[in-house]
Amino acid sequence: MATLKDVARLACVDVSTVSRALNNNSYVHPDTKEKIYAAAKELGYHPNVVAKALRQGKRHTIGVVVPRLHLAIFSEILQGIEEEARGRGYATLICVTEDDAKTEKECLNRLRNGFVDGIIIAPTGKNGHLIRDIKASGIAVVQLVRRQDHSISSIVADYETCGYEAVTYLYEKGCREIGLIAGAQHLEPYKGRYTGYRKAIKKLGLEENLSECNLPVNSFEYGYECANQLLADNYALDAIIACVDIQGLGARRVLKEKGIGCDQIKVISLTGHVVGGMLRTSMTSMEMPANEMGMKAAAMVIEEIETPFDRKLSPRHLVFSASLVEREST
Amino acid sequence: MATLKDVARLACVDVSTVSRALNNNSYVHPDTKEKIYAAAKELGYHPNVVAKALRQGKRHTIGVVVPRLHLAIFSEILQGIEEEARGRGYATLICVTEDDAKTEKECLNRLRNGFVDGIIIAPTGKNGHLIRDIKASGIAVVQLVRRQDHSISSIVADYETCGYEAVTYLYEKGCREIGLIAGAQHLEPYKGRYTGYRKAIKKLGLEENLSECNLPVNSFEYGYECANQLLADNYALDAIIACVDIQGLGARRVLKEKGIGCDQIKVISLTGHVVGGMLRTSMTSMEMPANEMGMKAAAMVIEEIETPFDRKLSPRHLVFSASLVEREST
DNA sequence: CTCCTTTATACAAACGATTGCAGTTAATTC
DNA sequence: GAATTAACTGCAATCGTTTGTATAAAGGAG
Repeated sequence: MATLKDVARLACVDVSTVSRALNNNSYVHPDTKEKIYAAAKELGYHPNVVAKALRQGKRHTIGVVVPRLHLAIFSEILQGIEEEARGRGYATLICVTEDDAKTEKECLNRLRNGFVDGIIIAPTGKNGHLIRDIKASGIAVVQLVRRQDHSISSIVADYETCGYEAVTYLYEKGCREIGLIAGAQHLEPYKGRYTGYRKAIKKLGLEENLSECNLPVNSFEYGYECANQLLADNYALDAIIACVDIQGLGARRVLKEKGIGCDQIKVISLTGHVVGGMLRTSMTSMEMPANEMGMKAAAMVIEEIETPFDRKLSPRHLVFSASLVEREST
Repeated sequence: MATLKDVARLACVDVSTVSRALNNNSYVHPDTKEKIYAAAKELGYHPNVVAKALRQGKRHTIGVVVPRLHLAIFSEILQGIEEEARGRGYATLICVTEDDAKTEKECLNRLRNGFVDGIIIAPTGKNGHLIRDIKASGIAVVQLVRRQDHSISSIVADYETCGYEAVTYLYEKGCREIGLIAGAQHLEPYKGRYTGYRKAIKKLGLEENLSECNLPVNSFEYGYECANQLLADNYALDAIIACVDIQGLGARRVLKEKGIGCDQIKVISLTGHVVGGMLRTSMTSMEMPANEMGMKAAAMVIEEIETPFDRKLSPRHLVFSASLVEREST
């Protein structure tokens, strides 16, 4: 790899002149510039971003910490983040936590060590202190999908309304015994959905039907198990609300096995996404604008990075609303 | 951010001693070590990886360049890559090209500038020269899913067998007029599938039924349009092979609209993935071990990175085989 | 006691860029 | 013609590490 020094030697000037010529930020004689460009081209010179980052204290890189990519909305969000970041000259580093607090901690600790200027995180909810610490150390942080800490900027969807509207919609469809596949009720984003569900149920004068189990929340099996529970607990059940698509699919598997159709029990998922609609089993769902949320998150974290220290921004909280997309399952 | 210097000052020793103490790689008196650890802890010292990377010429980072994440096998592959890389102490940088040659070029040029030690790429097929250039400049490169250049290591699935087996399977199911949603026949990985299809058709003494159109290959619409073509071209059509799931879904939409069931025309996709099975519309597909392929790719690129210059590895080519998973669409 | 090895520390030079400062011309102004 | 300014270039410090070399004290062997 050719360095500035090599170019300088070939062009018979000082490295500082080469730097100025290539960055176009100070007086350099046109002839000299010409010579330098030629030398750089001949050597196939490419600036070393690591050296640049060290000197300037800016790595132009953001880190993204998510629980998973596959089978989840995060792959779409990540694509939005990457697109926006790249457009603004930032690189995107990805870390997958599997919703494991220890892995998350490990990832965050590595990111803080000069890896990135900013972090976008969908927190597990168990490293709040560490995240605040990192934020305090001067690294911009934005929470995504899950808001753990109000002192840190966030981008989320309106889960409560999401849950509320799902119930209302089912009610209008004639359902009166509406079950929720709950679980992780103390944690965002599940908490909000649960609250919305309760409010709507109460308002409409219905009874709550809840279920949870010990399996991993974000799984097909969780949906399968909980749906079975709901059916066992209430013979009159006529609708099931799943927090995420994959649970909904587990629930539908149960219905299918028992030969129960959509006319008897409807299923709705609270986290689908627009483009995913055509790919997934045709399930009614509340969809959030994942790509847009990702882009916005990147824009927000970069804005915080580039804001000078003297006028620190106060945390901002952006809430996107999900929209109901009706499909065959209801 | 506290630096080595700060720690050194507090512990009243030289920075070099601090470095050696923290890296445990030379003689440091136990008492001194104690003092240094205490000082580092007090200051909340974290080593600056950028400085370390500059000095050591190793960034411990790999770059991943893929056409897309959402609605594609790449999200699962990426998760495999990240897991393996993290386990080996490497960070993962992600770039999404949207299968656009210009974007790919831009990404590669940024990655080469000292960003990463190695690159895993599913190439668009249009920047072969640049990729060889990068490889020649000392950055390890591994091709993934699509093999463009035999002089560079690769990890792919056996697409030809994939296509061959799909035809054979359908034949055994009684199908005699088997259509292929083709397109991009000159490019891997489509090329291999096409070849496999042809070989099987020939061997079985059947006729080829091909279709292609001008839409983006990797889309629902492409599948929709081509399926319509196939139906128009051959009234006796009894099976459709799609290269990827999303095309298959487009094809199934057509059949659904026309009221044609699986008993009349079967549909099979040549790129599904194991875990995806339960999430997707229940479509028979050839599935590749995406997660495993990702992990292997990461392992391979890291191995190339860590191999000393004097004994350069010759390119290795790993081929995974896909397995047929039967579902409702056939 | 001398010589050699082991242990322990500091000094200083890298890595590859950027950038403040100073110095040298050449052009402009009075 | 002297003073001022603008245009251009080089010197050297700096970012935060690692690491080769020098130095010094301590311990062991002969």
